[in-house]
Amino acid sequence: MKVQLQQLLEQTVASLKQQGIIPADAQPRVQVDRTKDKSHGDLATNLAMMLSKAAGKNPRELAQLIIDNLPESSLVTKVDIAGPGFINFFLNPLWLVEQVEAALIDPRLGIEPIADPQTIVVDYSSPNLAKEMHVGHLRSSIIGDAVTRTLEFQGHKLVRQNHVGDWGTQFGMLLAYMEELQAKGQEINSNLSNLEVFYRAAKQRFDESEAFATRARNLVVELQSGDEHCNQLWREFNEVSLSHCQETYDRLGVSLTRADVRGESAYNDDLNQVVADLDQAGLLKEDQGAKCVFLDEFKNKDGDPLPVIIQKKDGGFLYATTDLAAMRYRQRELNADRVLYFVDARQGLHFQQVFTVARNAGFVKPATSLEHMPFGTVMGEDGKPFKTRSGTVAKLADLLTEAQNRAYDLVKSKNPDMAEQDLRNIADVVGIASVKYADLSKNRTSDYMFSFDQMLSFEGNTAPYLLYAYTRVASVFEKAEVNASELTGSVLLEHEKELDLASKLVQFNEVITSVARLGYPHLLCNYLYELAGLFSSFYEACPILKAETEAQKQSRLKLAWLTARTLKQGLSLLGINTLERM
RNA sequence: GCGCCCUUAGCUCAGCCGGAUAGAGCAACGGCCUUCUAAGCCGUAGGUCGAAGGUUCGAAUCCUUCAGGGUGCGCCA
Repeated sequence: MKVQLQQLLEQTVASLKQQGIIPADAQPRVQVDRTKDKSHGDLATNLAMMLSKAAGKNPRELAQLIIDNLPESSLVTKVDIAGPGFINFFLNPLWLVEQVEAALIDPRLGIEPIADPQTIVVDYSSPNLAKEMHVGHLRSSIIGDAVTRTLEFQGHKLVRQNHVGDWGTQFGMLLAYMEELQAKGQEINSNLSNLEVFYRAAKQRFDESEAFATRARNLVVELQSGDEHCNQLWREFNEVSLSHCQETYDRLGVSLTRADVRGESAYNDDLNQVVADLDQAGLLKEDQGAKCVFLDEFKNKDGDPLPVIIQKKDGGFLYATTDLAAMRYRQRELNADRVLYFVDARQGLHFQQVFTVARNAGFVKPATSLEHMPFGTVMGEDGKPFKTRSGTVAKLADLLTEAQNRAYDLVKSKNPDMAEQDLRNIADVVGIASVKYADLSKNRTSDYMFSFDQMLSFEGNTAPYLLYAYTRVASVFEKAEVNASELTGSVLLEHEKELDLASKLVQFNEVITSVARLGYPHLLCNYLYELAGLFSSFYEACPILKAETEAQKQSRLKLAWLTARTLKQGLSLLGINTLERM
């Protein structure tokens, strides 16, 4: 509804320009805000105050002219001038009814597919295969996934890229340890079942034995030079580690698959070409034996231009090189219009640098948008980066199990007589949803405090609150013994709570647009929480099955139904499943 | 030293391309289950928006300075 009003005001501005009331070169950003106070109507604009100076009129006088020139529309019933020159708009309930009815009969809830779809490459999750996924991977995986799903729903073409860390020096250590186990006749697969343990054991051998360490370093060289034995071990290791990741994705409801994996190693063959291209472009300089690109935009400690090291003096490559190769690939092969990186905020400088290099080298077209979507660190309750009591980083799988167990206890206490299987299913969904929602509902860019108790409190602004609202609708329909498709009559917005609910329902598309543009899933969380809240109030204040008239009952069932579908769709964009019962 | 980010209620967080009395949740206190699931609803209380200047009709929001915290800055990723 904001958008519609904005369009009306744009027309008004054009008309006022024609009449010479405001200068033709004025380019006001037409801003429409939702009001906080009902006495100010539903929507307001400050347009008159913005333009008053340019028009040489006092704001209230100009406001009147704006109102006089506003095109006819069924959107609003009343327009007022208030305070210093605000224009307040009162929404026409009949217009709301139309919107609600239209959304009800549309599988996409009234949200049109986007007119100009883009190819959007999303780089997210990207764990290091040397270790098991831990809490640190949670944010990238689920925030990236939520934004990906939202963009996909809008109608864009999404290419997921799981840029896993499957290359680098630490693999020498791991391969050496695999060799050692093999020599002892041990089953490697079972040893790899717990990657954390495996990694620590390999590290220990590396630290305690010089011979082992030497072997590890040699294996890195052999691996990079394409030695078949080495590559065999390496593939075996990655296979196991990737299947661990996939288990976690499936459990978490992250939409990544094996087909989306394109790890660092996939760019090995491109690295020399990247160096050659940079050299060709005249960007490369040798410094202290390393090949670097110096960027005047960035300074180091001494105020000198900051280098991006492309190739080490020993000939090895660094992650900047791989990232550049990936950008080149994403432009040339994937034809990206937009590339999003859901990566820790601490890598901000790195991305600023490689984005700049990639542009200077022509790896990406000027029109292609490269966007680092940073997120903050997950902190423990002591305010330091999250660790377990033993000081190690918490395994993601253990975290999820803990969440599901806590949810199970709660579900059981609420439903003592429920069948075990059902309890388990509900608890699993609630547990996962809680963990995801706790993260998604916070502003991506800030660090946040990880707390089991808050994440799994199941009260207030949490996933269970939203799921609960959804099950209430499901329950009503079960009791009513009607199908949504059988509902008759038109929506009636008589009660204040009905109006509020309808008004919120109609705002769904605005939120999706914002999430898609900015990559902030918490905006959708906020919206869904407000929607569920308004529904809960409506549910208390407006009896559905015991409504006063049949027409009222039908209307309320429709409102409830659209609420449920909006919640389900919204949660689905967040990668969260709903339940019919809990 | 330089860059980026942060500082809002006791706690955890929204709000930040300026807008009308600063919002939630938790915790606290008081109501509401013979009526559609109380994982809920209704209400009370709680804030010099880190500090000081500035721009503006109007600043939590923009600019400057300062304080405190975080994070990053050449051969790890």
